[in-house]
Amino acid sequence: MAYWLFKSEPETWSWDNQVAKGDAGQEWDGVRNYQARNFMRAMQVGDLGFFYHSQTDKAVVGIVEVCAPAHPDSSTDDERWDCVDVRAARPFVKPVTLDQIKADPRLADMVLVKNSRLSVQPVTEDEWRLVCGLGATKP
DNA sequence: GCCAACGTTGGC
DNA sequence: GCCAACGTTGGC
Repeated sequence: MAYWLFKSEPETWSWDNQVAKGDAGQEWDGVRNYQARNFMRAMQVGDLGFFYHSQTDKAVVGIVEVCAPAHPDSSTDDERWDCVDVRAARPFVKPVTLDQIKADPRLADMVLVKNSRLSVQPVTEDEWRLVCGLGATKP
């Protein structure tokens, strides 16, 4: 059981879009970065991830669950790119903003803070619990 | 809208 | 295999 963070621009793919997909979920396609892809290859069904809105919101707004293991990204014929499927698990009671995360010294090592451009990232169990706590949301 | 940071590409 | 050029991302 591992924890992750999925970043998306809400104008492209928002939490509401994700929720609308229901339990069927949606493939996390379009990732064209090797690090991010490798993290998705390492994911297992049942792993949980934060759903983070970049750009306008800059906040964690929900929790998704990996519901299909890595498979070829259907948005390209390029064999290099794989992705997982995720489904909405639950919304954050209170979204946790990037500012809040940056303000907490215990979260200073989060990849979100250290490498803001990586779109799929690992989250430690401690970080998971802390961010859920800030959002008054069940881990 | 700008710009810094970073990843990728391609010429050598 | 190196490195300059370029494109993209995302915070500000």
